[in-house]
Amino acid sequence: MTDVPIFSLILPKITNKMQFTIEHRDPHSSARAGVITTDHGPIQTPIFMPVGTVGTVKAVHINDLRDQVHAQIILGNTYHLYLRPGMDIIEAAGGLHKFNGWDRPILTDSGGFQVFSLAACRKIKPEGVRFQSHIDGSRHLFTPEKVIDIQRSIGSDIMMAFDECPPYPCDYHYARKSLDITLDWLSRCWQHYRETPPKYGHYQSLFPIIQGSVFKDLRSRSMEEIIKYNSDGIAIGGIAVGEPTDLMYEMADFCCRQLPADKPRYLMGVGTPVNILENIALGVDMFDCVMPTRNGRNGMIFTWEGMLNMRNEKWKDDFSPIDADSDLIADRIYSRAYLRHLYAANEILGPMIGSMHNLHFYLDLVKTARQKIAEGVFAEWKDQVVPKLATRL
RNA sequence: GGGGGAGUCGCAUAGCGGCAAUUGCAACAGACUGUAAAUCUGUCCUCUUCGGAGUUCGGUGGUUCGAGUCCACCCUCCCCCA
Repeated sequence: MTDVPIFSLILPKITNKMQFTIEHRDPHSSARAGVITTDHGPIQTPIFMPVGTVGTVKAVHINDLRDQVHAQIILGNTYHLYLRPGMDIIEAAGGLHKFNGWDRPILTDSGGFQVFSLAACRKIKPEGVRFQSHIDGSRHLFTPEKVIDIQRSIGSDIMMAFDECPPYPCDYHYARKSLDITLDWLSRCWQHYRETPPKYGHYQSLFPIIQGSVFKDLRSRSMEEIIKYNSDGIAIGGIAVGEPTDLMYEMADFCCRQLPADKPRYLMGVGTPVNILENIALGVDMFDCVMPTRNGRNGMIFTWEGMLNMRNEKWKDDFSPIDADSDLIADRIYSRAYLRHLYAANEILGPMIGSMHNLHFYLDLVKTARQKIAEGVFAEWKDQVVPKLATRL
């Protein structure tokens, strides 16, 4: 693969209607606290965004998501929603907000992660990616233009550029080739973004995604090109794909030091509670991860005291609340023994409580982090709580 | 009383002369990081230095180099007819 020209045209400036205001900076780390404004309301950063791949945050009712979990923005996925229910239905509904009843901001992933996770049923080409549907085996071509079209139809407040998320480990040659393609796709995404209006009246941002695997020169080149677009925000991708945790922090740190200070930084797919605090300290503002919902469905509960596997026998007669100090109603009215019983009995309420609890915890985690940043004590506080968060109860 | 069927590692199952013995459930533990995940993996007779070793298939004898499998008797349970 030869180098692909990144800029083949002069880009007219588009009017950004998304604002990011930094309100506080931590004196002893790179953490910052701010507010992103969208047409669907504000997002206070640092923020965790629950993942709702197919238009639903699995097992969590939209009311609970808003009033109990206090989620400010959720994710959807271009690839999944395109396959099912399809854009005809989403458009007929009036966009995803109308379709699923979530009236706060939505961010859609572009399908780039599926290039990684569905490696067995896709083929990457310079013009785009050929997918074979994991649902019915039907064949589809995703191009940067098509991915923008789909996200226009979904009506997400934050759209993501189409990228290739390379696996780890990944040799330099492949990482460079992959980055070339991703940068070319970004150029095409951006042009198509510029050429297409929103369908539902509200403003939609487009976030580029930094790639380059674990190679700093590639990451730098990725950032240099991305910064030229003056996008509303920038995502750090290709991380938490199996590399050691220290390397994850090193890459996030490397990127944050080079990114413009006045734009929100979104670390895609991260992570554990500890990962989130450590990356906030490095200057990351936005996170998403399936961990609270997936692990919640599978019986793993996150708390300020540590993680516990609710399926374990040791909880069978522990009638204390799931979390007595929590302001989540479910945490106080349900006991650990009861929750264990629900998981053991394969009752749907178990995964529902687990998911809601974990999401509430994650939102509480970033909310507390934000308070500590405002108080100027984030770094000390983080070092104090991290050992506890990593404990297995 | 007569006829037929069945007893296998918690439960349920497979097994038809080379077997520590199939599968499911249950149980116990682990994994999960831009969701092909209410999923997946491991353990699940005893001991083990993880190489193995020792005891097993209702009971007791027997046939055989070798028996959960074949034979005899006994015990228990189920079905049908009286």
